[in-house]
Amino acid sequence: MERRAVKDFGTLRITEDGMAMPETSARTRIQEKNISTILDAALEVFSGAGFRGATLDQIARAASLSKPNLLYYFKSKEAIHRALLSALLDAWLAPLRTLDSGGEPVDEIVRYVMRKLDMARELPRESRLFANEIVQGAPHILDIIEGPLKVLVDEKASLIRKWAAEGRIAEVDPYHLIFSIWATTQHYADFDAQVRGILRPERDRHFDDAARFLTHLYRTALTPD
Amino acid sequence: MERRAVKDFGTLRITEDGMAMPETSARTRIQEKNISTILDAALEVFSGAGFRGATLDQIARAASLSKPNLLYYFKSKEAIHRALLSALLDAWLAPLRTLDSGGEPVDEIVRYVMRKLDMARELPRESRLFANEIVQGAPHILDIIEGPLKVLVDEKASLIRKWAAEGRIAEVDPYHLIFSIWATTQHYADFDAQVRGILRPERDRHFDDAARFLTHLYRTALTPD
DNA sequence: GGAGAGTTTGACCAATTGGTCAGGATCACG
DNA sequence: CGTGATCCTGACCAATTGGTCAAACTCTCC
Repeated sequence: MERRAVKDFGTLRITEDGMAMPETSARTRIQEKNISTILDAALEVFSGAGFRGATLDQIARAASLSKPNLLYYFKSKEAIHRALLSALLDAWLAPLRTLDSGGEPVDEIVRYVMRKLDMARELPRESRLFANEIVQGAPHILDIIEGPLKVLVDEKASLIRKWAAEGRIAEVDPYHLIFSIWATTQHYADFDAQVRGILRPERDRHFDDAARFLTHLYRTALTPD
Repeated sequence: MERRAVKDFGTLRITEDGMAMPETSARTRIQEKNISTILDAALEVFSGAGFRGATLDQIARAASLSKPNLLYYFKSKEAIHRALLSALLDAWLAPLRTLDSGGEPVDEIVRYVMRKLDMARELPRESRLFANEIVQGAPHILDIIEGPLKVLVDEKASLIRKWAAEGRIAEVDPYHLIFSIWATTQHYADFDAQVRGILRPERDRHFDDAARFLTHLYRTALTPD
């Protein structure tokens, strides 16, 4: 008779997977602010140290909140991580979704490469968050990879295959084409330390050279004949 | 008068950076065996969990040794990690070293791509060890990246630039060419979980398709005109 | 301005983790 | 076969870490 079913003191309704949810329909201004502050701090820390390497204290410090206060909004470290991943996954895959059957195929694919490269420059933390997760076997998002992500990639692979069959791009394996685009673009975010160590670029100067190189690489490889 | 300068009980001389070294010139058979057992176990664990994510207990279990026994051979977790990295770095960079001015440039580069792809298949743990390290900012090997690695890459970049100037390969930025080769090949080791989640290949079947794709990609992009 | 919902915190806890140490077991070799 | 060097272990420790909780503070809205 002592403890109730679940946490029901305080006000935040904590969903089964630990996500913070408002009791009533809408979030408080304070909730709004703190939750996004926490997620931003968590992105900073998780992307730089991986799930296991990150500590709640680091996240709390980065968010300028106390540790118990973090756990008022998210019921566990895992819940923060899960919330981050699912909040960012859609944005991360958006460019691939826009790959469309309208327009010149080679241009369309090169445009996709450029968008991915822009994201590596603008959102390196997001890239490294996923990189950390996947290098270590994707323990938290394997179901998404094998489910919705696979579906999306299968769909776009069909489109690319169709283009090739129509002779509008060269005959290439669509899956490995997509992998190579992910690899070459995200490399500039994920392996930033190495790239900068070797190039010693001023600011982000090297991204322009990368864009030129990748444009050449994919344009020559994809143009038919 | 109690404690001597450094650890001098036991027999192993521990070098300043914690590497296990034999007191006299040669290693015991037991040392030989245990040190390599430890390094192999450590490779398994570090590559799967990153430095911070790995624990001495996991490594000890993987090596079938007690934790204090690990620390008899290496003075700390960091020492094991450092020993691993430096033992593997040379092997990891060997393929790039063999890129030579003799032979047909395009073939030479494609051959390099194939060797790197083979390594991703044969030595995925080594690849992930470095991937983990670099994604997190390369805290333990930044000096190597900015030193010897940069020197090696600068040297090979000159060679590639010379080939381009002579019209024997297309005009491409040599640094970004090298980065793209690292990215596309190591992708199959580092992002193995994602690749397999999407392709669901039998065994390593997909590596053949990757080889075909990458050969096409680099051959068309590098062949002059 | 007061009552209840919502927010924050210091103190605390149990588990994990990297690392130590004294002593015992075992090996190599004269 | 004995003795010193080498190898191994159980017990232990201090620090870190994820997480709890009761109490206090603050905001909102009547």
